[in-house]
Amino acid sequence: MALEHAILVSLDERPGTGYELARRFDKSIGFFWAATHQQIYRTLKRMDELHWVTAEEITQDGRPDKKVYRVSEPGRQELRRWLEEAGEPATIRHDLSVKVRGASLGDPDQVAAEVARHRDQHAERLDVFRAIEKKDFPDPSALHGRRLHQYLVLRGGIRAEQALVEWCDEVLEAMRGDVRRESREDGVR
Amino acid sequence: MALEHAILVSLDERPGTGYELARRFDKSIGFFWAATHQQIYRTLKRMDELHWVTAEEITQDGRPDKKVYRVSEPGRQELRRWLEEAGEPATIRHDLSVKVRGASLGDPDQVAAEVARHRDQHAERLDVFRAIEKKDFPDPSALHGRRLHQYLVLRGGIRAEQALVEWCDEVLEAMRGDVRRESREDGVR
DNA sequence: CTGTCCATGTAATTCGTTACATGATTCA
DNA sequence: TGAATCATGTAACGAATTACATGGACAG
Repeated sequence: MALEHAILVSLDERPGTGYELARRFDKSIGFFWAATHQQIYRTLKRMDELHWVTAEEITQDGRPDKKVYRVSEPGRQELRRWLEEAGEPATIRHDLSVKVRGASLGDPDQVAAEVARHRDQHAERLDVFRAIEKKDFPDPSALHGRRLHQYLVLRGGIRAEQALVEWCDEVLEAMRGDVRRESREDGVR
Repeated sequence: MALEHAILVSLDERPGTGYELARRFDKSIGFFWAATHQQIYRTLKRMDELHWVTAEEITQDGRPDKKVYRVSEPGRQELRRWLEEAGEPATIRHDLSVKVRGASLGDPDQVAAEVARHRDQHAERLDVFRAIEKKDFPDPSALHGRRLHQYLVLRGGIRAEQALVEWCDEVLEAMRGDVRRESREDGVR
């Protein structure tokens, strides 16, 4: 499990509260690791017990008290250990592929519509990523260290979304062709 | 959750035992949906209770008895319902990206080595997929219906693995460049 | 005679999801 | 006046992971 490690990486970049982390997991980090606020709170609690992070309680008035977490030395050690550990390739669970593969058991046009929906969502994401790339990393060749690594992860997101958009387009075209062929055969019969 | 739907699709293509399904999830279907035999047995049991599948018990001697499952009408209905339902884009959990993003907190060279390992695994998978493509789908333009849909899912696997290999290469090149730059700066200091 | 294949499962634990709850503040 | 933001959490449930267990057949 890498949620704790994703949190360690994020907290090392900048200490923060569970709430703040949850919002980071809605954007930047969330582009390659999904997590809800409940998962994050639960995990932070456990990490605190393991002394991987320290919590500084800050009483506020006008708004709820908060706990600012920072990575501690044992946490940094754990991260280093994990970074060098060999991991398995990510397990894939791709609903849309299941739907495409099962399309002929239902209405293929409906499945195609679903593919089109996903295509648009991925295209939107791709635009977002490309906008971030342009704005935050205008000169990639000058990057190094942490900034370079952030950029490379973003590049991964761009490549992944692009591949998905292209695949959806391939599927849509092929399925449209299949419908045309079928109706032509109907006409011949 | 789509495990039950992946099972329905697979059982519709060919009835089989839990054990057999587990092996299909190690190959073809497993290329886009991962599942272990425990997950499959548990899910099959539940699906049987819901009458989505029927189980035919076959006593054997010399080897354990087995249950051959087939999709029943309510199961086919459920599949049709699910196929037309709008789903969310898959949630991503990509360990390797977390490692790349955190590389500067450990030894970047070690992380690069891990990226190289993954690159090779993805390249191997890509070769497997391409071999299947050549062997099972020599003339894609002639495909239609179920065979077309199987082919399209395979195409998705090919595109995904290709994108991953290319990304790993980009990461490796950039990280090598970064090391060179750092050591040059060391020399200047 | 060791290991892999067939075939099924239980048990324990962790992880992920969804819903519910609180309560002041700020902005439209 | 109502919605969103900040900030934390509990509770319940469902899903996934990992380990353990059985036992004959057959190949190297």
